[in-house]
Amino acid sequence: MQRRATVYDVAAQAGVSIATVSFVFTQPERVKQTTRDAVLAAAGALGYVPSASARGLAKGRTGAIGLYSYDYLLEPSASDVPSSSSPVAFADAHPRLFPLYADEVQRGVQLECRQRGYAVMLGAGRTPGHMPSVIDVAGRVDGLIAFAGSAPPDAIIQVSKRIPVVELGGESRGEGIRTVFVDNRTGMRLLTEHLVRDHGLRRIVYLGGLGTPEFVARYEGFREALSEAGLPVPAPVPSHPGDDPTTIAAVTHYVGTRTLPDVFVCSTDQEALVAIDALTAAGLDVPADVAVTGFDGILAGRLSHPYLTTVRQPMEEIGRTAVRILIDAMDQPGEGATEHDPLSSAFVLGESCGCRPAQHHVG
Amino acid sequence: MQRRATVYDVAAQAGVSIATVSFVFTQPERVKQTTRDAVLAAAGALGYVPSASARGLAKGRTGAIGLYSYDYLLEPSASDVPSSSSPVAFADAHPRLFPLYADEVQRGVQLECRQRGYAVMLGAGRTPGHMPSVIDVAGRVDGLIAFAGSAPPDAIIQVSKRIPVVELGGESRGEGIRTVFVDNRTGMRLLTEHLVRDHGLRRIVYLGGLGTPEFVARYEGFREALSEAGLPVPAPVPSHPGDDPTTIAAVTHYVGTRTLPDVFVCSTDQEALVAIDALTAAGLDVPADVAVTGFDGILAGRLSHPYLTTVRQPMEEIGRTAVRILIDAMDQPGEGATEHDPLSSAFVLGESCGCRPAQHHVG
DNA sequence: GTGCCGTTGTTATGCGCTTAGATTCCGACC
DNA sequence: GGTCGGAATCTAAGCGCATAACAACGGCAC
Repeated sequence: MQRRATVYDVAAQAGVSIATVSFVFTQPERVKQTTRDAVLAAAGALGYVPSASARGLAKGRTGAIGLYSYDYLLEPSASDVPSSSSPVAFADAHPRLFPLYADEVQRGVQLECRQRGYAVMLGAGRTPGHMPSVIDVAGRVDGLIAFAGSAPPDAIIQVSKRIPVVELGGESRGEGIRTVFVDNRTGMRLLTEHLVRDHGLRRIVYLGGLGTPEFVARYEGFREALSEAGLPVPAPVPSHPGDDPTTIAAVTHYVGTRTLPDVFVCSTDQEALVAIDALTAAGLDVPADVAVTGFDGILAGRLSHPYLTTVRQPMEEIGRTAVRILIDAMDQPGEGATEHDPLSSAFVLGESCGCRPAQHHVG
Repeated sequence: MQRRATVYDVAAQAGVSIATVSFVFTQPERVKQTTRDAVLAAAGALGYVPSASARGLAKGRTGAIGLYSYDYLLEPSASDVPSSSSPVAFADAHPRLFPLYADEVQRGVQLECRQRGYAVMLGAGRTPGHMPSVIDVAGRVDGLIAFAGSAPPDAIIQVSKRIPVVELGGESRGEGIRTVFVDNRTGMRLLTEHLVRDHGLRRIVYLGGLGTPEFVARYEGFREALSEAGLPVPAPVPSHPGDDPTTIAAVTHYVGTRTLPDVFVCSTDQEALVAIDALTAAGLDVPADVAVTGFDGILAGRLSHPYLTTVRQPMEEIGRTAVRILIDAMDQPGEGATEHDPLSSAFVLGESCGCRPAQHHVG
């Protein structure tokens, strides 16, 4: 692996100028057939690979889109990693941990980018030095998609001064920060209505935070359903997806007292699955003793026993939509954020609410 | 969004030279505290985001690692996309299509890269122009991981002249092309032995290709087990993961004739799941009428009915190992490929081989 | 007052590519 | 034979940053 071949090397080898070499790769029709062949032959012989850095610098665009997501979704805690020594163990399978919401959204981003000819850049955490990681990613791309809360708000604003940004789960803040709208409210309202009306549940605990507009909308749907049913609306019990200890503590607090509710309505599937684990570990039966519901519709919910009642978000579509919005914004730098129809979520009946096993769409 | 701020703008604003601005971000200790603060303040005010293109060009390294994978794994065929109008439908959930082998490996790559401070670049297909897509990705990164067969072999060789390459499922070709070794043979041998010894199956069809060394090793394990049992070894019936029509045709060819085998041993889970579908559609019961086994251990196998008997590969670990090998190679350009201990695969007992439902590790 | 040294900044150059504009080539046509 | 015009190619000027080499400055011992 000697020094990397450059346009100069190819040009010399082919007996043309560097401009011609460049044209062969960017505007082939501008170059005569015979010349083109000579250049391509030289390029092949030298193992020439154009430098995207140089190209990006010269053109002012990189042709890549960045995706910045949560840290905790990526690094499983030590306790989740099974010992790989056991021959029966599922080596590195974390059905509870993968794929989660962000993974499925990411997939949508990848698909759409591939279709549109953009490369996808995923951020690396813990950047050495003083530069926050999101800034580092932003420097490499023509547009950035970021999950709300995954990066400091002021960093996002700083980035948005340079390139268009789509923040998932955030609110449209103008200033070049767009968002993808998903109707979380209706899904959670339907789910809550089901619990109240069809199961007659009354003592309800809402588990989850109000950290982003999405989470607020979920609680809002919950509140609506209870209000319309003439029931009191409990304040949310703080919990955070990925922060298992807090979730477990919040749940077990109710165990063994007179205060065990009829149902834990969780703001995410992740929290719901952890809650089910904690309740089961405490000797309770879900849903016989207490029901649990989630939100997101991740695959792990379908693998769980009981099968999780939840609200499914169109995760892949969220990712695809984000890319479309972003590319639109990149193409028309001046334009303000164009609104789009909110994507809809779907109430998914499982068993964890107390319904009987049914013909679930498995496989 | 006016013109993007550069070092020059920041320098002017802070009243220093561009070198000083650069030092603040790359060698902070070389700059006096007060100057540093002034520069950072100016950078923040201007929304300065360093250009990775310029940085990469100047330094000769980009700080990113590329991952190039199959196309067919990413774009589901139209028939797999459920109509999103139905409120009950799982919107965009493709449990049969996601996550597959490549997705889980990708996850390992992401995790390891994040840990080591590298950004991950995913290739976009259909690059406009004459340059194969993999070359485009290669130009953006310091090292490339590619699935064997995902790109033209000569393109891989060309890339390897410029940057280190790890090819997954390929063979170590020297020339800067490394690979990750996984013991596929033993897993397939154990699985085949189980079919022959514990289920007494004799009429066996092996479904799959021999396109890469990995697939050869699988067939080899299959062959070994049969030979040791004194049974004849059938030639593989060609099939390719992702090419469903071929797989379906290969399977249905045996249906309705006297030639229906006892078991279809498939070279991947994907093919096995498709085979099960085809057999079920033909009115047969799996495993009562005919058994089916897979290879890989993807999540979809656990969601299927019957639960798939397979061999699980340490997919996440494969990704992580690939990154480690790659970074080693990038750090010591001269060194040859350092061998590593092969990763082991694990035989996973499911129901599709004819075993009774057991306490599977679900959830 | 002079010479030395460590600290803090600056100047100047080049990384490999794109592209506007200049130049050359070549055949058609007067 | 000379001229013109388009096609083909080249020349040259950056793109934004890192960094080697160098300059300015102050403190300090003599």
